[in-house]
Amino acid sequence: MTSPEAGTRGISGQTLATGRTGAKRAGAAGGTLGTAARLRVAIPSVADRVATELRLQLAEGLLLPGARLTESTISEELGVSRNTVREAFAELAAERLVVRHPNRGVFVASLGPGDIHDVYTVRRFIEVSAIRGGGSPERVAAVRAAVEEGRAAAAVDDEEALGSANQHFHGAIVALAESRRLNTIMAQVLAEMRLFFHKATVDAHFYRSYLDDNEEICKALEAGELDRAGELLLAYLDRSEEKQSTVHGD
Amino acid sequence: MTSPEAGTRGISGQTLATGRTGAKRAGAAGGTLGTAARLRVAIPSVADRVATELRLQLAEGLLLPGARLTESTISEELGVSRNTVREAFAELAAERLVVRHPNRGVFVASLGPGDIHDVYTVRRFIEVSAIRGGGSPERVAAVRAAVEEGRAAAAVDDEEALGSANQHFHGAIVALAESRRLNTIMAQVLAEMRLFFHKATVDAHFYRSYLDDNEEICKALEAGELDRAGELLLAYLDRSEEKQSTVHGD
DNA sequence: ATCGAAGGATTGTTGAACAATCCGTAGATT
DNA sequence: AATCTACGGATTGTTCAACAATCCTTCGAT
Repeated sequence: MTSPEAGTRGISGQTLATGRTGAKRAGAAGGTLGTAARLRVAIPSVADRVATELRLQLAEGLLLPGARLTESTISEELGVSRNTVREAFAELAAERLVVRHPNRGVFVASLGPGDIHDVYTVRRFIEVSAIRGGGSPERVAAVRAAVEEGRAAAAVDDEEALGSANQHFHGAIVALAESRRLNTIMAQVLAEMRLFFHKATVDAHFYRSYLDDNEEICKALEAGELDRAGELLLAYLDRSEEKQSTVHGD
Repeated sequence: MTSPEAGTRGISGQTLATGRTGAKRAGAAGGTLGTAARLRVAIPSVADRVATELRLQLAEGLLLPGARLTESTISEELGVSRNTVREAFAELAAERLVVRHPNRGVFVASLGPGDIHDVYTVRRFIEVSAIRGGGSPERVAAVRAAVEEGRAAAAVDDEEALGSANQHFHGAIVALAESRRLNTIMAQVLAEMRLFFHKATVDAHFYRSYLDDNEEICKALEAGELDRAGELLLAYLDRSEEKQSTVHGD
């Protein structure tokens, strides 16, 4: 409470606080905006930004599964009130990224063996259905782009980028369906997966192997051989699940 | 605003407040619970209970799409603080049941034509995949039970129960997959659908017609003709979407 | 070594406060 | 009349301070 900038975990250093607090700033209501159309892009609330910040830290592996998130700590580090942090927690909990243990605190979600299988079940359902439905040329091109992105990452031996590219690939497959809800669901599932990716990185060997898988799946998609693409994808998911299960879980 | 029990919307009348407020109750820390195993079922927080209450009112059609949810009103009606209501809102917003308009308030979500299509897209992906994967005899029995539930409702001309039974039927289909996440996703999607069911009830004629559809789908499932069950289900979903689109939508 | 009480830390929840923003309305302008 | 605009009330967004309940750790007693 003495010096605000003393963050112990790796926060940007800057505070997230707005200028709307309880007793600062002399009022100076200025320009009217005229009768223009309603603002289309609203600035997100502080709670949303806290949630986003945490989501980022989760994705980056700065916050590992099982880690405890103390309200007061985050509140101080980000320069926001505890209540606001709580609102952000409610968001993240709804996304399964954190877990609430009543009266004990919130913790970064950690996936057990059952969860890994569950996540892959969701992916099998959604991704395979999506690819079998095909998509517009633009969407297919996006899948192709993700394949190339992976290649490029492999060329410079960037593990991190390789993982991202793979996620983009699978995200692009779901995006074929042009469904806002499915995209959201997939984004959440991928976020969950990133969580345990950071616990133990799968060996580079395996990462390379699915570059070829992706290429083949993409080729089938481009050729309009949707059923075959679906089967290839399904086989990949099964293999991937097995790999992840043996690396993590018991 | 004068008398607390004067709820204008149909709340239960009872308050949701706990006994943990700011300045009541003389401390009397009593019995120790021994070194028993950690409590397995924790009582949900007030925020969760507010969210549940609102979810219920949403499902019952007490709160129609587009309706505004004022923080202070709900806060008073339920006897909880505004901050707690806000936490509940964060939960519901993450579930898409309400929408936040920054600085304007939260409103009951209302699905436009695009949303209806989107919801059905999700259902087609998940339900069809689920039924094509089959399930344990118990799970199949649950599907059968939902069919009979619908029949019973039709026998006594209970529209409301008929709708519920149909939702149970489709929920049971997804449950075949034994996936916690898919069940949650499906539950959320069904909750979204309940939202606009209350806007305009589809004619009873149509409701009856899908009793037979369900029966046929269930029979195919029981017979292990999974592909056929999938096709029947898909056809049903397409028809249902078209029906809903013409009734609602533009 | 085990048990249980004492203490400190943290969560859960409240109430009050206030800036910013929105919205309806009434008065001023063209 | 049709606006534009300034004013004011209502509501949201956010903070702060307070405190009961609960959890966790430590420490002393049996």
